[in-house]
Amino acid sequence: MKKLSFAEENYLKAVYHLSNAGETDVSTNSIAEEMDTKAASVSDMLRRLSEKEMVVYKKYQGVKISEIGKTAALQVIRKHRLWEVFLVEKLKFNWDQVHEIAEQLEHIKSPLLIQRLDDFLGHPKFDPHGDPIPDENGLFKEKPQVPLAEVEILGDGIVVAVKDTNSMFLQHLDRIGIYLGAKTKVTEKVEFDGSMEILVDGKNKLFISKEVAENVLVTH
Amino acid sequence: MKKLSFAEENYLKAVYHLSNAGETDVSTNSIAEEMDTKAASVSDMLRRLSEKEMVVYKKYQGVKISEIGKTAALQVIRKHRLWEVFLVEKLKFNWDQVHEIAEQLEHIKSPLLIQRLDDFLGHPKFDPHGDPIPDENGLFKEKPQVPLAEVEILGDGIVVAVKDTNSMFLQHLDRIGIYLGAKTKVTEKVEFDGSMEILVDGKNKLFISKEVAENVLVTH
DNA sequence: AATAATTTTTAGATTAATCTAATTTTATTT
DNA sequence: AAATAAAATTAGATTAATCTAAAAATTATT
Repeated sequence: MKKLSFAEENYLKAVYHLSNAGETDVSTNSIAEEMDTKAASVSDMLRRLSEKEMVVYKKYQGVKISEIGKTAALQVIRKHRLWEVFLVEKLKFNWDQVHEIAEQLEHIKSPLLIQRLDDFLGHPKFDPHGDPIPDENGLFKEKPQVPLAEVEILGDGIVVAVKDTNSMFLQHLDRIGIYLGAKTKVTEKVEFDGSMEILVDGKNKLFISKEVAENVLVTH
Repeated sequence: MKKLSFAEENYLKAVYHLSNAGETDVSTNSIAEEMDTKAASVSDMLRRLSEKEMVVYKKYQGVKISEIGKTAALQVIRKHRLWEVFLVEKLKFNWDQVHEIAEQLEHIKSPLLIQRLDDFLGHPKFDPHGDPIPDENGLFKEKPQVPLAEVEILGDGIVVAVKDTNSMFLQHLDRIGIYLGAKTKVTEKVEFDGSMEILVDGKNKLFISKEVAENVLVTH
């Protein structure tokens, strides 16, 4: 199994994510959109990834990620998330600043480096956005997580992840006082627009929009 | 000043080093040898670096690094050496294992990351091989350093750097008990083959070859 | 100073990754 | 089911980085 280029790793990651961890097939256009590139470039890359047996590709039928492709993608994801933990825990970055830097660091090739980094960080199981970190074999456990929007009235929860990780959204959460680990109770739900009132840590009353409620994930 | 590619950064670094920090002109062949590539590739790259005003290039006359080229090279060197400190101090790597990994990490682009890493490491002034770390402005101080081979008999010193940083050499030093910071006294010099006897830390008597004596640098 | 040797550059190919425009295949809608 | 729309692929270019082989410039040596 030869080394993958940065571009190949990025495409594989996109296929992995868009396919729900390899469950469903993925269309060329959806990859192009995700990666902000053109469909023609995607077709080309899929042909190459297919030659390397990283994906199973039938023309005009979309792709599925292969087993070795899944393993490769999970290792990149593992690296990305470990570096994010490093940036937040050790270098004092805010959780909304780490994604771009981790996008670069995830391509560094050195199994020993990642093993040592993992040791140094104390084998974290989740990244700063609550996403699980695969182990060396690609195994990980998801916390059962539900969008706040789907929690019934008076339901309790703990914020474990966010669905959308773009910077603006994360900054908004910081501003209103929602963070990973915060305890939530849904005190009112407005049918009409999907907004709701919640109590954070038993003391801060917040009104949140449908958009926020759908992108904040809690255990229940 | 546009962003440089990995390849461009590597060439710039080579020019910087081969020119003694920009003092002398550098030939195409010497760059090709240093970078393990062909002279034709070097000519090509020098043309491109020249267009970006990173070097001053006159055909058939070799190159000189420009001021902005020097600044760019020093930033890459700064990153390389800070990452080496991180790998040794925090991730418990041995000094002979860090070069290759730092060759990758030095190309990560994020000024904030490097600032934070520098803070995290406590603003180190020297890397694990004793080489000075330039600051954000490219400024650094060399320790006055002399090869052991040039120390007069009975002369004292402290090991501050090594000239050759290849893995085999560093492992040899580990094996015989020479490390950065070790105190040395030259107890005997053999004219005939350049070998010498030294006392390390006042207690370990060592015979070292000319090759070792020329590549271990001490302050005196 | 002419010739030989060395160094450097250019010319022409190749590979990876990308693009636009054209074509082909599949899906949708009268 | 034929026509239209949408999606995906191919064809042909482009750019960066590399190579080999040939040509040109510089340096060294009779």
